[in-house]
Amino acid sequence: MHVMDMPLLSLLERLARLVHSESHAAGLKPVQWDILRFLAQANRFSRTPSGLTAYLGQTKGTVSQSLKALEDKGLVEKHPQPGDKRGVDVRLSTAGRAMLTQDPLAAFMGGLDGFGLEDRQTLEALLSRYLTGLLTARQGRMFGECRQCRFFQASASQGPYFCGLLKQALSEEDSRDRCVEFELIC
Amino acid sequence: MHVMDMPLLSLLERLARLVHSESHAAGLKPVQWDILRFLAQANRFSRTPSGLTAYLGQTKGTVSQSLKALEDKGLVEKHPQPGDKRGVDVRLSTAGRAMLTQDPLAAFMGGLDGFGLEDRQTLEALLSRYLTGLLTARQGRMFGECRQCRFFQASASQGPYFCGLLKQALSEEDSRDRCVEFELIC
DNA sequence: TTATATTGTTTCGAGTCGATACTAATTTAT
DNA sequence: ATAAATTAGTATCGACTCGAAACAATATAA
Repeated sequence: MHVMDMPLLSLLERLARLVHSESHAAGLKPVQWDILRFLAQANRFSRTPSGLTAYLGQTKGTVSQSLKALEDKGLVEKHPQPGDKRGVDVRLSTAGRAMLTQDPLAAFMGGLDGFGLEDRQTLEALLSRYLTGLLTARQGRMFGECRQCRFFQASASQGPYFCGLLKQALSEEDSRDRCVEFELIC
Repeated sequence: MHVMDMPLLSLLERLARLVHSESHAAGLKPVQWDILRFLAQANRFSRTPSGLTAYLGQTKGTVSQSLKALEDKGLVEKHPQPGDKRGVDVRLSTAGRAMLTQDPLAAFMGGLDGFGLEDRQTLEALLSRYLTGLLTARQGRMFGECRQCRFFQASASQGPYFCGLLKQALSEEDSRDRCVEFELIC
């Protein structure tokens, strides 16, 4: 049976292509937008070349190239990591943060025009469940919010929260960012 | 407000990236798979470089390049068009048709594993409505099935069906393919 | 019949992307 | 403590993407 005879796949293909083709705004490429968005949301354990590699599903070399392009444009800054001399802490520059206000993906809210609140929530919930199923099936990482992770703990002693996996204290801000190590509570 | 704070957009971005990164199978690129799928479904008025241009949302030059790459791989054949000496009729070769049995997009059915029939249909319906809203909002073409188009007519005189826009007789097969000229009945 | 529009190709330059090979820092095993 | 394995990241290569711009040929309209 042909892929395009399955309505869901047909929709998915079309949607993915639409996202891709609309993501050429402001002189940036689709991946570059993806990277900018990721960096705006990732916590300090995740905003590294390897975090991006896992998120984008690409090879290290490819990510390294894309980061160089963004660095040349002044949208991204590389800082040394406190603990590990190999690691690089990739951060959005002020210009990078400003660029995100022109994110072409924002236009995709327009598709919800005829939707009531309920339909909207249903679509989000189902899509979220679908994506979760997809990622667990192929062992992809979820990059969920730190505070919803199975390693997330309230800590009395060191800072407000604590990561049981990385053994690190977490600030209020940390807890709202997304993390490479995120695992579903189950 | 940041795009990634809107759950739907966040899901969409992730899904689109996932589709993109999984679409590197069998030595083909994502666009090349898109083109193969399109050609397998498009009717004779639509399987041209310009049809693809409209479908992919790219420029003519880009499409021309991609087609050349697919032609070199022997997956696609170019034929002259009967009526118009400028036009090119792009068709899947036998090898191209065979390639589609390895479509990496098929793996995306796996995300529906925990879904009941009802959830599945709801997701498809909402996604379809969303996509329609999106395309009409930005005047994108829908590439719907010929027989569901506002120009589609049953014809007593010439062949089983008739296209009121192109003034052409349509076979049973034609009527099930997708068309560039598709417009919603409304 | 002369504009004008449409269909498609070519060339250019920046960037994507996987593969491969490489360096340096860190961890693990001994 | 040190050798081996692992991990983080970079550099280079070749095929391809992609928009922009310039171009040719055919078709349509004034």
